[in-house]
Amino acid sequence: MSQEQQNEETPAARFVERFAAELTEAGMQRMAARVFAALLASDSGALTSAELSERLRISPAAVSGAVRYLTQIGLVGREREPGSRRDRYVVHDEQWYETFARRDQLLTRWEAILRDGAGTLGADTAAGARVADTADFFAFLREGMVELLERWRDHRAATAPDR
Amino acid sequence: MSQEQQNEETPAARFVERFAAELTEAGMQRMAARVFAALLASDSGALTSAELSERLRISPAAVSGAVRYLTQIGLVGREREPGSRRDRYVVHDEQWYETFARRDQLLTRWEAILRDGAGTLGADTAAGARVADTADFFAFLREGMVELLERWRDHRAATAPDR
DNA sequence: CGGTAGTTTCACAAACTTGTGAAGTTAAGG
DNA sequence: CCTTAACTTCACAAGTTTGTGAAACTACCG
Repeated sequence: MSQEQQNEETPAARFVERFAAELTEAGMQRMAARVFAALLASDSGALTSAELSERLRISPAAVSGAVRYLTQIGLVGREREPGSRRDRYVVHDEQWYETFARRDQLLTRWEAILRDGAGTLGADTAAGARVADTADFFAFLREGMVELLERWRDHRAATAPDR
Repeated sequence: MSQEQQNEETPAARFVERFAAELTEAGMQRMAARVFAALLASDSGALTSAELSERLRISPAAVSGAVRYLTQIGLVGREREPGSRRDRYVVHDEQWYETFARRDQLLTRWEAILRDGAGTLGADTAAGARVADTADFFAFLREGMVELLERWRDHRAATAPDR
């Protein structure tokens, strides 16, 4: 039963497509999203290029591009099985949590732009005040996110110490 | 030369473009982002279609499309000044906080898809467990976000009771 | 070493997106 | 009611993105 063939629409394949569609809508490149979802839904959490190509019905070129992106952002690792010429792509589901939640870089940038804008608009103007408020909000949000992530790490460590 | 009405980049205009570019990169339609940023940086927090068209150098059609989107997601309101034929578009900066932070709908949807996927993959499989874990993470994140927003509202209420 | 399985790069065509001008619609003001 | 200012809709051209086939590259294996 370790035969994971999905020529027809298996439930697993449907899940992969559904979740990938969400990721895509949220801004991830389409092929990257599909590859990521496929890895997430695979039993070993790792697949070769050929397997991905077959399951997702895409060219090796598309797999290559998707994997390049995913490894760059740290969601996926590349491994080579000794004695084989094939790479295996492995989902890093721990870092995935971090990567996704760690949008603080984005928030930080926004905050900086807004602070700067508030300055040039003038603290005494309504526009300046409005923009400064918005900056405050993002600062608050960023701090909260960082704290939240920390809580997740603790929670996770308590629940499953060695994953 | 003389035709060019303030083609100069005023600091305000620069802020508008910078912030709009960020919003765009984060996934908002370009024109919507520019319109929103322009409203945010305007003194009254409201502009007419003509003003937007002129400041952003875009066609009325583009303004129309952007505003339709922004009103749909609740970031902007439409008002008609009595005795005028012009609409005024008003930034809802309070709701904007909410709208932006309230990604819980997104998170909820993801969570649902992941739970469902975990079910079909089977709780006894490695893939099922991995996907269930991911669902847990999003559940945690969503709860945290909701709480965080609540804290912001309290904080805001304490700081500026009457906005 | 040479053959070859596997991966990457590249140019390009197809598909999608975006902003526009112009025609169409609505309603205020005479 | 008719005129006209203001907004919206629509078809389309320009621009961008995406995935592919094919060629180029890499490094295992005999």
